[in-house]
Amino acid sequence: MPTQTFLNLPEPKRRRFIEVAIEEFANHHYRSASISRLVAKAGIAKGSFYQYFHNKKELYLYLIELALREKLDFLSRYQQQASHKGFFAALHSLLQANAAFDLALPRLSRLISRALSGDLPYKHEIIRRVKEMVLQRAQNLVKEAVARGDLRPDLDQDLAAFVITVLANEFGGYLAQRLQLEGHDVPPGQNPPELTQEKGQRLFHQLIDLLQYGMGARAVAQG
Amino acid sequence: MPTQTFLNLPEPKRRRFIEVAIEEFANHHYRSASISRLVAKAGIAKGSFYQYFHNKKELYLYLIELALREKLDFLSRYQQQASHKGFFAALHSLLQANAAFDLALPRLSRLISRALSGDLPYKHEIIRRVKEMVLQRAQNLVKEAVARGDLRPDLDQDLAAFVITVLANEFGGYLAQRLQLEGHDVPPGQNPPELTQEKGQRLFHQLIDLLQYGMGARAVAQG
DNA sequence: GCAGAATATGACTGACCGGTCATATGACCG
DNA sequence: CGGTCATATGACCGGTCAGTCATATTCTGC
Repeated sequence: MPTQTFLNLPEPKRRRFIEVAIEEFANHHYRSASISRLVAKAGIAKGSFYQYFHNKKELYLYLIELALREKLDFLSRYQQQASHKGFFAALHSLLQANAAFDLALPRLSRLISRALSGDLPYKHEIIRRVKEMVLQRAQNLVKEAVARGDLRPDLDQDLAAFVITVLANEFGGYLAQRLQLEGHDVPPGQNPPELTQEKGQRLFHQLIDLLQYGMGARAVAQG
Repeated sequence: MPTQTFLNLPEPKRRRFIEVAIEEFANHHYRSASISRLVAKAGIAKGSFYQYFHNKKELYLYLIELALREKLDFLSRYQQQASHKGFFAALHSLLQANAAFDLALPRLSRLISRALSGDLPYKHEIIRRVKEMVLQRAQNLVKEAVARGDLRPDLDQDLAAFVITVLANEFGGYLAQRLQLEGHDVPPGQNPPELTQEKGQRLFHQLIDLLQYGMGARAVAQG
């Protein structure tokens, strides 16, 4: 979608531009994100920007697509180990992966979540895809688990997938707030150290436990 | 916070203005909501608006406060019957009340949820209040329930309150989407409200059941 | 060194924004 | 009637925006 000129750019310059652009659209909604401010921060002329992208919308959709790809990659790296250890292990991995993404790449995470609640005048397929990225995973997970007998047979599968999706999307923010973390980007390849902390892990297990056995008083007697 | 002039306005005119204003801020984020567009829609002169409110921010905070009061009223009406029937009945009532508000007053709901994910340059106490309105209820509910023995004593109460809050905030949207989708399967002509109500009720009970007993396979044997 | 293509530049345009203000309208009162 | 005060009005201001374009610079192959 960007022009050939943009793709021809020396990589450091291109990288720098993308970084600044992500920051701009992570910190502002589409309408109030400013190309003028962006090019000033990136240190290029306004005219140059319009040699890279035809307009603001094109840049935005490009960034969304980029963030989406990044998130899928990130989640896939987590997904490897799971799935054959049973539903709740896989669920643990799913929740952890999503939270880790939010903590490790908060700008991309914010960019995506802005897109979901978006004002933007054009609703693109990409947005729908983003919206359902986690939902799809959750639905598949639930479906397999019911077939395997890990879950109650009387469970409303769609409802269960909804619950998981919502928690997956929100748990990262909750964790950050509760552990009082600051939103700085983590170099790729490293996990955010906080997730390996005992407190974070305990919360993950608590959440999984809650989902598996419920919060009712009777449940603990059998767990 | 509005001027005396605004309060002196004949009620139909004031009501109409408020309605248009709510619509404007429900459909746009703070920055891209436009006073010019607002006054055009409301059929008043720009100068008149600035006789009613000192500036955009004041109108916005006034609308938030109004929406918040409306929501509290709405939730209170639901709260009456609950609380002495045990935790899960109260939880049912809480979830239902929140969902009902979203469905009954979607513009106010959107206004509030925009405020939560807000870009707005000034973070006011009101915003924090909104943010924690449901959370407070959930926390109190959990605290009482643990003391009463309705909930597992080993439960992380803060985590449980988080789960409830998130579900309360999101379930309305899910319900609307799901009931509407299933409604389309019904042949045109009649859309029996009893059926959708029944379906909605079933989903509420399913959700409560899930929270009480969990989604694990073992849970059903004892439930 | 040179032509021609690719790229960089920032002043400029037209539109819209929040907010102001001089002026107009109308209501109430003597 | 006239005077005073609350209210209504929209042209206007300075600022920012997305997007354009004529011009300047840099790169490429010969």
